[in-house]
Amino acid sequence: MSSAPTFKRLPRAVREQQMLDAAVRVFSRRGFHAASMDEIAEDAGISKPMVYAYLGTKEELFVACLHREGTRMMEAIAGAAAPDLPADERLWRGLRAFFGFVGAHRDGWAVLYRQARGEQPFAGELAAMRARLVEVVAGMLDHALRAEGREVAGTDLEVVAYALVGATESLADWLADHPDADPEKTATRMMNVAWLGAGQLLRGATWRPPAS
Amino acid sequence: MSSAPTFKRLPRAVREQQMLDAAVRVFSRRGFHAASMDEIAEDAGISKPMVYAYLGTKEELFVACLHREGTRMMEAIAGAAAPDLPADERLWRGLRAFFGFVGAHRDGWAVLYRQARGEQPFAGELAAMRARLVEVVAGMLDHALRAEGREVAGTDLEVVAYALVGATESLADWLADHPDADPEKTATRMMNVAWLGAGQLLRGATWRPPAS
DNA sequence: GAGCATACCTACTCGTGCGTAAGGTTACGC
DNA sequence: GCGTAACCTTACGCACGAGTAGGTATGCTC
Repeated sequence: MSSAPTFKRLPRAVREQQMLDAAVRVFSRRGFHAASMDEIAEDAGISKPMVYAYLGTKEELFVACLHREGTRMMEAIAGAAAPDLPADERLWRGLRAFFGFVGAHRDGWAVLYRQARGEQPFAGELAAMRARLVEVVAGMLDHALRAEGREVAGTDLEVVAYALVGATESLADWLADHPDADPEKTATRMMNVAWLGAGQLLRGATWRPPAS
Repeated sequence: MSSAPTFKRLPRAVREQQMLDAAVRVFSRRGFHAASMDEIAEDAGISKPMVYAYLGTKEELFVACLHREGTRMMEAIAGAAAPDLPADERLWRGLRAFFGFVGAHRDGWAVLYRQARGEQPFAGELAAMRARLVEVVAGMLDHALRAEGREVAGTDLEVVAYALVGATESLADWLADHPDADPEKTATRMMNVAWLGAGQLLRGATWRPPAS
């Protein structure tokens, strides 16, 4: 009757999630390369070969992390921003969901994201995710423009959307580095920058470089 | 009179620059970890111990790259945005200088920057550089606000500046990935997003979250 | 309660790449 | 023309960490 358990045998699905949790923690703490499979295994309370048996090589493990966290985030956003709302309402809800997510997964997601940018093997995966975000935002802007009977070149919209997504990611980094900051307040600030800027553009205002 | 030279002996200062050039190329092509000191040495047309003799370990070498490129960029920006101009003019010139720099050093700077974000040892170095940029932008906004007799909490300004810097970095990434894009045009687009947004804020406009 | 599949372990191999020791070679002062 | 100092090389030691071989225990099925 050993009361020193916690070493229970667990079904695969459960252990896989524990491993992914540990991997996210360690990857975010150390970075992809500095993280060792041994440390991840230890953090998960398991031995290394189990990780290989279930999740495959280190790269595959990282991709699995990226995938899980990315999917969760996308679902959080998509679930919040219903497509039949007006543009500003959609933007606001999307931002709030996004910063809420980052606030709740601070060390987890934010650093994972920071990691993936640098390492070539994952840049593609990450770029695809971001491209979907940019597309959503660009679509939102386009929709709002058409509603006013105006039209803008695709590239321009894409670039504006890119800038907005970039600013948002940047504030997410800021939020991840300031544990005391409030996600909701951060979202409001972002909305001020993004919408008042984009709002002016939508009303047809244009800033041009001065002569010379 | 061997005419097969290029293997001249060169003074230290010159070789150091060649090594840094090579290091920037290789680091940007491969990423920090995947880059090997051997490849850097080969790319510089020199052998490995020379690199160690002049620039030290791999980390020190990377820091040296970061430092040189960072300084060049800061100088390019600071030289363009004279502090006695009106805020919009300063912002515009700063942006133009920035995108011009990135356009001219595409694979060099942009990827170096992307690299430094992920690797813990350099995150600090990078954060300091960015902090200086944010400070400059925040100071610019503050100056413009005071000129209109208005006042805003420091944190708010900092966050807005952070968002603007983030959006700009994001477009710099976009520019680095689109070799055909025009830096000047990209700067104009950024100015539209940044200034029309920030401009509204300066005039006292504020967006608030709807009830519920 | 025999058999089988699945969870799990300890203890190794082996490649890769950082960093260095010890020794050539070219320029330059005297 | 000869030392000396800086430039530059080839060739190695060594640690670290990814991935694996082979074996043990536990629970489930009939």
